[in-house]
Amino acid sequence: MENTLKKIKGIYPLKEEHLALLTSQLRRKTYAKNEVIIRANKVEPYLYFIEKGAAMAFSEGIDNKVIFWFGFEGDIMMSYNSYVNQTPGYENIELLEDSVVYELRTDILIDLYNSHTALSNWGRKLAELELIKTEERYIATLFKSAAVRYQELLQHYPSLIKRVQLGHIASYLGITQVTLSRIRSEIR
Amino acid sequence: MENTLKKIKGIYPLKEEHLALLTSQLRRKTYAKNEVIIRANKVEPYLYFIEKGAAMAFSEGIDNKVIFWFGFEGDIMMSYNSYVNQTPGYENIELLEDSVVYELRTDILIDLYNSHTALSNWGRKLAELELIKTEERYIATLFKSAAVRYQELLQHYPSLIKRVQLGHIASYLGITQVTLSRIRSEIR
DNA sequence: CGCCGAGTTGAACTGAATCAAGAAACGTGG
DNA sequence: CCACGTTTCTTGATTCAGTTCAACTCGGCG
Repeated sequence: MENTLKKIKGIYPLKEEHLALLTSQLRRKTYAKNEVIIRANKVEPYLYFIEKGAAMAFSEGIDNKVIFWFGFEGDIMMSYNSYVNQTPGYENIELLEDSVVYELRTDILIDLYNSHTALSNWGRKLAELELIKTEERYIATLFKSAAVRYQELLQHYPSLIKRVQLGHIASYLGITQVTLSRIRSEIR
Repeated sequence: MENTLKKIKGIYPLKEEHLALLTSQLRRKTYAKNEVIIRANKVEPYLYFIEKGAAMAFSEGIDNKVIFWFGFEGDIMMSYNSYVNQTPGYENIELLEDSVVYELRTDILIDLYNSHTALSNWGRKLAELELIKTEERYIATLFKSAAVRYQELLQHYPSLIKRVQLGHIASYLGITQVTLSRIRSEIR
């Protein structure tokens, strides 16, 4: 569970003792490409660490579907809405490749938070780091062009074009596949 | 400190003892309209509860400026970037009215987190709630029209048009003041 | 009373969406 | 491993929503 461990340790330093409490609750699972791991409008009892694979989160409106997150090795798949409020979330998370994940029950995690300050601080740091990432993504959409964000996305995930199809990336950038294709031809 | 207390208690239930630890660290301050409370590119040693007043957060690019948050009574002004990583943030927060705030040193807050599980969980919940709000705002920009988001914003803050000028709201919605003016005339 | 910032309205322009057709890549079964 | 069908990507022509530029109105304030 190399990638998952690295992720957990990177969030907030934990003693072996506390780390063991957390990792002993993880269950290894494998899922196939295109499986929907987390569903909108449903309270989600698990969160998942991606050990190997790729995923996307999306929301569906009446006539459209918008992808707003991609995840790879070491990232966490979860519906924050569901996890924080125990209310149905608005996001679906679907696998883009056959994947290996470690699942964790959210109720167990919350028990751990309530009984160990170290783990509670780990959970705080997790939420804070995700908050910053979300805020940065949000601000980037507000004042960088799709072309710039595309190039930054590639820098951040060099394997992206190989692993995620263009239409998904376009949706993430808030433009059509046609426009992204034109952006790419201009870069060349 | 009615609004501030309500906010603190609403995040996560705290015993009197822990609540007192937190509130004893608050300092009441008054600031005038147009003052910039939090500056970009600077590590920010305080966070602020808005007891009375209004504020906006914005980022500046080379040729543009984008407002991405409004805050009123009971909201918290802080640079999460600065608070979480102790690195310079990218956001400015400016007051839109003469305001009364309670300020809190972030280093004191972090000490409290490390010494009391209850407060650490309060901090976790704060980050989680802010995360959900940011994510919702982000997703709303991705798949609701500016017109719809304008109307939802008014529902959420009925006093908005009285307290915030149109150009600021337009910037928040990611459109020009001219376009927002036309949206308004169509609603009538 | 006149100035100034904020908001509205009109006309021209522009960049991205849509519509549409063709090329390339992908995988599935024989 | 090849052949065919389907999906993904590219490219061109047209349309349309929102920006820009500009003129005008309204309300407060020296």
